[in-house]
Amino acid sequence: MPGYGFPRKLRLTEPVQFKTVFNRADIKVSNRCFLILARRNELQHGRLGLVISKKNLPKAVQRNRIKRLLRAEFRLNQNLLDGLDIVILARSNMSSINNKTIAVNMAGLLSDLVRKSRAHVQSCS
RNA sequence: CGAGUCAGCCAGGCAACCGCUGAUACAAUUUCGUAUUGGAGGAAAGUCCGGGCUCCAUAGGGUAGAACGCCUGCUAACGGCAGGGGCGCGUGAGCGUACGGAAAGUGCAGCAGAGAGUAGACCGCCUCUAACUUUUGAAGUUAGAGGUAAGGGUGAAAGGGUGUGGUAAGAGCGCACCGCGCAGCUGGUAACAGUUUGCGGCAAGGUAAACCCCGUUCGGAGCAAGGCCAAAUAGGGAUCCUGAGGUGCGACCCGCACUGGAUUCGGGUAGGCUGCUAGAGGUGUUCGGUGACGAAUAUCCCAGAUGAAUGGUUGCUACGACCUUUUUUAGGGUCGGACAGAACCCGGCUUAUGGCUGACUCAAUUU
RNA sequence: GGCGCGGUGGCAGAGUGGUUAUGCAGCUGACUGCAACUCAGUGUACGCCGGUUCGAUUCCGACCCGCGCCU
Repeated sequence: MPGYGFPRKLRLTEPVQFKTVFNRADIKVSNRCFLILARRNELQHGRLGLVISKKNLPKAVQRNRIKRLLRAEFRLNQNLLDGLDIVILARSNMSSINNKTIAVNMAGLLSDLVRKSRAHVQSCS
């Protein structure tokens, strides 16, 4: 698995894919900024989907900013996340939080996620 | 230095690393690689107007409805813009202005007030009559009959203003001046302005962002328009309505086009391509015009995503604010950079918002 | 992205150019031994900013919210 790229095959692009993750989310991690749902897929790589609602972040600039930051975090940590379909949901009142805090938050959440997924794999096997 | 008015400009820069995406080329093959190159705004926003484009008939006629409304121009078009006029606001630079018609008709004006629309008599003023009081004449009080719009008071609004004559008291009732209306003349393309001209003699109150009248404009829907391909399925069953019918042109009638239509039962798909970015395009120069704008010419190609790209981290540096050093036209440190993200494309308007520059006005002070 | 509808007390819900009804809820009093029911009284509203008008919740314009429809 090379590098830190983020091509289209690493994204969830269809409603069916989102639905499977929502209906059978094996792993859940959250803090007061985000909620992460994840589930194992049959692929060699992870896939990312983002749910940033207009209700929680009314302005398009804010939504785009959050999405870019989340994609960057996924991109840089994707080697740890292979074989997982991940959906990240944003919670409200994110507009005042700056980029650095979000990065720190996400790093913590992703490490939690990795730990839980390993535990899940072991319990399954 | 302070308070303001108007106009214009910018939306920090460079580099490194990690990424996204369009186009082109080369490799390749099943969607991945390499190289080059492009990649948000002044408001991309609100969707308030106007157009292009697409379909409905090549968008036709009439009615209804809607919008607009000083004049002249600009424009593809506009409810926009430019120049000019009237009115209003401001000491001023300047700003605002839905600004046609109330002499075609209908309506409305609560409360207050005498009266609210072919005006009106509550108080007041005046005359006359009767009674009473005082009395030389005559005056006063009360009651009644009239006259009167000068004064008071009500109201958002009370049917010209000042003076003078006149009168019982008054009154455009007459006159002078001012104001007003109509006509003429002069200037101006026009709106309109001026007038030592003539006439009228004070009506024709307000409200048209009330109905309305006059003039001008407007067919409807919207790129989720529309077109193509693929996949799936049934060319299915039942009931009803009819041929002077039904459907479409999404208010109605005409007119035009098409030819069965509607309801229901059971079942299925909603994936891709295109539309899609070369345009009333940008930039520069010259010419015409007070200006909006137009013409000519040269040059450039300058976003095209679709769970939705245009970013993240770091360093240097410019700018601003604050703190500090005292080697003071300098050095060091900290913090900050607004509003906001294209979704078919343009022209405007409105709203949000950080800063810079220039011109001008007012006030105070200095020279 | 486009198109359309609405905003009136704590809640529902009429209305119109001239002091905004009504019901439920709340509070006070009466009735009761105490409550309920009932009766009487009471307070709180036209989303925000401008304009037209003597006067605007209503008419006009801009803004802010909320809701619906079209793939």
